[in-house]
Amino acid sequence: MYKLIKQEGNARLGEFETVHGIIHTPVFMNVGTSAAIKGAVSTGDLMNIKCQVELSNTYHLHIRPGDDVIREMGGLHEFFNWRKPILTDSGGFQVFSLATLRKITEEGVFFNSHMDGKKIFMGPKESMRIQANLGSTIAMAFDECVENPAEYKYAKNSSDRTVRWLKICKEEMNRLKTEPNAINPHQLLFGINQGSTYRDLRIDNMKRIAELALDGYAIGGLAVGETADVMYDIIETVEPFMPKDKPRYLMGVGTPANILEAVYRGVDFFDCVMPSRNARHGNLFTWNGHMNLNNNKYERDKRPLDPECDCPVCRRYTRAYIRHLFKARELLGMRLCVLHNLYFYNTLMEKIRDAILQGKYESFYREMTVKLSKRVDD
RNA sequence: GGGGGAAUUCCCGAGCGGCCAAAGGGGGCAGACUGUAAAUCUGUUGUCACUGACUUCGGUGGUCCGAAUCCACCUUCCCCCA
Repeated sequence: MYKLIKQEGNARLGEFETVHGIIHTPVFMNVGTSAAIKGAVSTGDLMNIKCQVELSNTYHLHIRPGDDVIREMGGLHEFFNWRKPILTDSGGFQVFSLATLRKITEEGVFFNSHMDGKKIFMGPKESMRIQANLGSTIAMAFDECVENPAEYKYAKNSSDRTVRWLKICKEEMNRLKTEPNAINPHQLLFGINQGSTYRDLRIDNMKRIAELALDGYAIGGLAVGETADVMYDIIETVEPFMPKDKPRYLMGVGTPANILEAVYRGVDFFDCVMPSRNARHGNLFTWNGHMNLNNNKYERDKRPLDPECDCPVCRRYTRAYIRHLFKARELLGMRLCVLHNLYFYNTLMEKIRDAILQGKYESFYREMTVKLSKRVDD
């Protein structure tokens, strides 16, 4: 399934074959939690901005419209009109982000729906059942994402429980996808490494989940309160214990620099709300650094968002115009910026792949990390 | 012509004797955002030598220890009656 094409240091260029097509890695997955990229971006748009994989969320789709509805509509690909790979997150992150509305037990988590407060139970079995109904290309294991900093004892208990849950996830997914009426009989399952910022917990956890021979492995529970240096350290700590023949996914990360650093340390898959959310707030990524389009200095700026970008937005519109759209609260402003930022991220990944292919990743990443971390200097 | 009401910091608007440089919106300016409860949230928005001082609430002149708040006149606007 995962084919390593070229490696430079720990940076890997690869291809991951799925029933919905080949994913060229390193890849950035474009986040559309509720089966929609926020900012009025259609799946047709995604085709024009180099999106390879779309990511949706189990918890959100379970609550609305209901995974039974999506199953009846033929699965998420049909429902959403996206034939390429989709990864569904398990709802585990919501255990963390909706912390004030939940209670964790050995069997799973009781949530209060953020929609109407209704009590919902989700555990590994429930998450797998929902994801099987969605029929995503890749399902994620149901885990608990612990906020950093965390007490050692809590992190250990949580990590151990996540391993127990993972075994249930695997059994349940194997059962569900081989049922005769399965939406996606080839559905893949990725396990998730946890253990907070404790190296021994991370390694122990990784060794145990690696034995389960899953289709891919994610590092979860990072970029949730710790510094970037700690995050890089954890990746370096865990990487040697991750199977070489399986894709590695760093969940929820991150900034362009975070991605460059993580690829350098052997990560293949990424996702983050940052490009879309920041775009909706007028913050743009460019090849000359990031910028806040709302700033007064762009009021009469005739340049495109990024003069070095050839996305559909930068080919047609000026900064002054799109800034005006933001000030006038016109939805088009958000839409254009989301398209640009996702195009930027998808192009960044393309450049990363190209650099590894040419054996120039080391210098590429060092230069880009510095360049993309600063603010645009006009 | 007669009677009544109103003028507040960029805008709307609260305040009706000291706790007022003046609530709350809006707008402006800036910041944040990392498996999306986020078209959201936060800060700031008279001046300066900024834990203090100075100037400001249509204008002028008063009352008072003290006035955006009370009084007189003036200016402008709104409403009602003729």
